[in-house]
Amino acid sequence: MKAGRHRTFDKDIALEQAMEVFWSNGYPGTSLADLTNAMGINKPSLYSAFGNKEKLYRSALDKYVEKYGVIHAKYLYTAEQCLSDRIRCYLTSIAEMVTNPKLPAGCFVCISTCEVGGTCIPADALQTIFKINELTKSSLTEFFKNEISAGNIVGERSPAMMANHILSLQFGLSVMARNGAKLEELNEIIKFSVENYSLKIY
Amino acid sequence: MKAGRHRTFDKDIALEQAMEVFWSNGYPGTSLADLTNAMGINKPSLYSAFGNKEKLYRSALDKYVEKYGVIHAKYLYTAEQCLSDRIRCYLTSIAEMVTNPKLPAGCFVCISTCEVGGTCIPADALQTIFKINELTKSSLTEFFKNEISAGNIVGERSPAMMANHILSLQFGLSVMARNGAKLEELNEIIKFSVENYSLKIY
DNA sequence: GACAATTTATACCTATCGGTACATAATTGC
DNA sequence: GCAATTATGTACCGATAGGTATAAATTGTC
Repeated sequence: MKAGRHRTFDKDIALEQAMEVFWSNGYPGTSLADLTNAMGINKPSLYSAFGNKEKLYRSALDKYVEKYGVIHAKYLYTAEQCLSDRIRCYLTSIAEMVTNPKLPAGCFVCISTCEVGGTCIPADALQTIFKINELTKSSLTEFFKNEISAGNIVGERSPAMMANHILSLQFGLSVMARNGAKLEELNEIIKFSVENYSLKIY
Repeated sequence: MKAGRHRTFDKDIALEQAMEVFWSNGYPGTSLADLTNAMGINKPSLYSAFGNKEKLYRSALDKYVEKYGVIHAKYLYTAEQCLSDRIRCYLTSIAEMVTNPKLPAGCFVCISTCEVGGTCIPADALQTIFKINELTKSSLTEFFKNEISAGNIVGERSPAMMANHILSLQFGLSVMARNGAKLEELNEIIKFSVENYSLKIY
């Protein structure tokens, strides 16, 4: 065991609480007082455990990806379902999350992406956000490459284009949720949108 | 003519400059110093002309709708084009705007909508944002009702669902632009997305 | 139990936040 | 030209921003 006084809070739980505050309010909209209140700790504890506001934000983004970002991809790889059904389940899983009343509305990464325009987000945090979106796009591109190889896609459609299409859909669903859209509405949008991925051979 | 010293700045130009600052940085990310610097005026002038930060923000949103929001709808009503072409032109017009290098990336309303989750946006401004999105949705719904009446849509598709679909697409394109997507990429997404609106009778 | 190491709580730091008081400058109607 | 009116510039207000110094409290090691 390490010498010295022990931490009286759970670092991982505190990080999740910080994540939800940033998720609700965005980076410039969140103050240290907001964070320490939600985390139940005081500022020196926050700084010793997480560095500073920006590093905490980046840790929160990473935590989000780990806890709420990577859990949807499995639906893309479900055996014994056609492509459009798998994409529909993937997007529905996202739709359920962004409308989950127990969580802030929308997607944290999408909200962060909307904040990259100005001068409020530090450079390192910008890189974190772009990196996450690049990762999502590249894994979707890889997915579609495999689907083309498997012969599940008709016509001349590039994997990168379809990856952009899905990413764009995710963002759209997220903002719709932020605007108060219900899960049923999002599911209707999804159902309509994935028609493009149904195999149509005439 | 009104008595007293005359305003030395153009109120409408100043409002547009404020609009671009809010558009870039968001509401909590924009300070009064940011605004007065961009507008080339000092705080008392700002307050006497626009009320306060929140009222200026709402005026900026209204200005945005007037200058960059309503200009796309005409493409939906172009005669002698099929439905999918008209929707494609409508969305392309939006895509060109959100990637216009002379303007902040993305759509101001979309960015504002992403900020509604927390406690940073005053209540009246929230209402302004929701109202704008409601208006967009209701006019799209009306549009699709007419298209159904005109027999341009096959199958059982509700106007509200399709309106949500288009709104969701707009939001998605906006966030993609904020993430650095190029116009060509957005046009590919659009082309793919509007396939659903092509008349398919077999 | 003394000591070194670590966390906690309080108090404080400077800078900036949104907003305003006040004096000065400019313009009109009379 | 003078009074009334309006806009401008400076300087300031209390509150809060992100961040830290310091001392008390708690722990393992010797």
